[in-house]
Amino acid sequence: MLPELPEVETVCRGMILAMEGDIISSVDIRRPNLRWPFPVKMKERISGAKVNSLTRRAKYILINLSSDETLILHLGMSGRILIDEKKKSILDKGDNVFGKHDHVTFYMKSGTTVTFNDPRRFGAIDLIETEHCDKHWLLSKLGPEPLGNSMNANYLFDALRHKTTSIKVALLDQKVVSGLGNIYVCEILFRVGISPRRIVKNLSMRTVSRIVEEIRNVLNEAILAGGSTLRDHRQTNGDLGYFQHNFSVYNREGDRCRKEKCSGFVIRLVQSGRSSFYCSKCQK
DNA sequence: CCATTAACCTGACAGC
DNA sequence: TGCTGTCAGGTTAATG
Repeated sequence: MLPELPEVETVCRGMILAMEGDIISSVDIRRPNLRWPFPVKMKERISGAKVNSLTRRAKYILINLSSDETLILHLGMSGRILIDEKKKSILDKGDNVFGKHDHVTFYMKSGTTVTFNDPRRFGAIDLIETEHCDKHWLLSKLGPEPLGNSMNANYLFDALRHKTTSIKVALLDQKVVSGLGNIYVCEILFRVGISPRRIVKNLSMRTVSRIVEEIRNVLNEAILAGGSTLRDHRQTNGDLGYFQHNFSVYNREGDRCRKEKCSGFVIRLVQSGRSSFYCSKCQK
């Protein structure tokens, strides 16, 4: 399970089933930090609180607690949420069921365990007064949600009109649009039929409209695919989510272009240290 | 302002 | 088998 927006959305839906309305009876914290140190007295501040609601902002998971604080989770590059009802009973017998990278476990009153697993530890956990959540340093500079109403052709055209960066880099910039990652930006540009190298200030309103349209299409399709694998919350495990079999260009360097009647091949180029995959024949 | 690079980490995989 | 090098879905900080 690797976290771009559709995957985070799917994880959120699983976590809602596992946590919303329930009480966090206890928390195990098995290391002092992920990307940054965990919030001070995290265990004490969370334990006993009820999960009032659970939402997503860009790639952040926001858990609103009855204590008027909100737990902010980010999965980084390799974070997963493992939800398991069986662990509790095994644990009661004294066996350790937790793996090397199971860093934090929330024990729900219902008996469900929710574990944050993250091998690379680029993930993050923070806790802030719900009232000030929008002003949190990780959230305050985020651009609009790509699936929200404020993300439209007029907004994006304005956001891009003075920039000299490439469209690939601009769409990955979380201040322009929040929540897009490397895979889906490659897929979006393939569908629009433009090169990842195109300089954004030269794009026509027509092209920007197409980009907005395909952002919506690609993300919605991926969320739908993820949702269909989410039969019940126990499915929020390592196999949930990623939809690689459907990629048109991502990770297909050297392979034939999948656009109808196109005889091109997928090539890879590096932009700002990230791989871009595209067809040089049908993406101009 | 913009663009690129390094950094944070571990694991998977290719090639020798 | 094991070593080495490369690469990875994200984001920030530093540098040019």
